[in-house]
Amino acid sequence: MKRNSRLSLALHTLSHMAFDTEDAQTSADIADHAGTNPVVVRRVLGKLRSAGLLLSERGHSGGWRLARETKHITLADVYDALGESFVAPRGQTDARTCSVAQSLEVQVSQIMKDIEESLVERLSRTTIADIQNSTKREPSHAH
Amino acid sequence: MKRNSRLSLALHTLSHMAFDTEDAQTSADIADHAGTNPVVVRRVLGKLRSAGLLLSERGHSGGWRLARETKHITLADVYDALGESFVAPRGQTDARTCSVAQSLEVQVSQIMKDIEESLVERLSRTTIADIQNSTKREPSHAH
DNA sequence: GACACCCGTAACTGCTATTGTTACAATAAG
DNA sequence: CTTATTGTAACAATAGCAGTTACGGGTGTC
Ligand code: FES
Ligand code: FES
Repeated sequence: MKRNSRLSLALHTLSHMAFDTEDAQTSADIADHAGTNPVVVRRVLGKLRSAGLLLSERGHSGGWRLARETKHITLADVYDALGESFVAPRGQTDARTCSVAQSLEVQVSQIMKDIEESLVERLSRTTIADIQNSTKREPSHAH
Repeated sequence: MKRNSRLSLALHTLSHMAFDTEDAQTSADIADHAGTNPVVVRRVLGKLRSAGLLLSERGHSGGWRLARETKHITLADVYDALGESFVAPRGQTDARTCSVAQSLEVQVSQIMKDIEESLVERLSRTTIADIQNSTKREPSHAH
C-alpha cells in the first residue's frame, strides 16, 4: 500500500459494503478484498464508527455495517472522520523566533487553512454513491 | 524543527537575506540564525539555486546571494523549487484493483490535483517582500 | 456451560522519510 | 600554501505508518 492509504482503504471499503447492506462484513473479509490486514481494517474503520458512518458488532455473526446510506456519506465525511489534515499540526509558535518568521508562519498557515477548507468543500460535493454510479456496471469481482 | 521544515527554512532564509544583499551569507551563518545545521541549509538552498532563486559561490568569502529581488520571488516559486506536493506521488495504478477502487483513485486524484493548483495559485500571489512589509519595522534580531 | 466467532487494543517489527551530523573532495581568495 | 566555503556522500537518530501477533472481552450457537 502507498502513502496515506487510510483514506483509500476507507473509501473503498464503504463502496464495497454498499453492494451488500444485508450481511455484516467481518474485518477479515474486508482485509481480504482490500489486500491488507484485519487489524489495519479495524483501526481505520474504528474511526469511521466513531464518526457515526459505520456500526460494528462483536461476537458471532458480528462485523461491520453502514450506519446510513452511501447516498448520504460524502468524501468529506470520511476525510474528517480520519482526522487527516494538510495543515501541519502546528506546534506551539515558538515565541523566540524572529518577527519575520512569525509573520511567515501566520501567513502560510492562513493559506493552508483556506486550502484545507476548499478541499473539504470539494470533497463534500461527492458521495460514496456517486463513485459507484460513475463506475461501469458489474465490476470484475463478485459481489 | 517540525514536519516539513524545509519550506519554513527556505522562506525564512530568503527573507533574512533580503536585509543584507551586499555580502554573501555563509551556510554556517544561515544555519545559526535558523537554528539548524549548515549541511541542512546547503541541501535546501541548493534546490533554490537550481530553481534560479539563489546564487552560491565556493571558496574564500563565498556564500549565498539572492539571484533577484525578493519583490520578484513568490511563495509559489519557493514551493515549486522544493519540489513539494500535496498530491501523493501516485504510484502505478495497480491494474489488478477493482473498478470501483480505480474510479475512486481517479476522482480523488483529480480533486487533489485541483487543490494543489489552487494552492500554488494562492502562493503565487504573495512575494517574499510582501512578508517583510507586513512585519513591524526593526525585528528583535540585528540585521 | 462449552465453543466458535469477531471486535478492540496493545505491543512489536520493518520500512520510509526527515533531520542532524561528520567527513572530505573541490574550489576560490588572499 | 593556507584558509574559507560549497557540494556531496555516508551514517545515526527520530518519527510515522503499515503490517503482524497476541489476547481480552463480548455475542451467538449448540
Ligand atoms: S468495491 Fe472493490 S472489491 Fe468490492
Ligand atoms: S529574518 Fe528572521 S533571523 Fe533574520
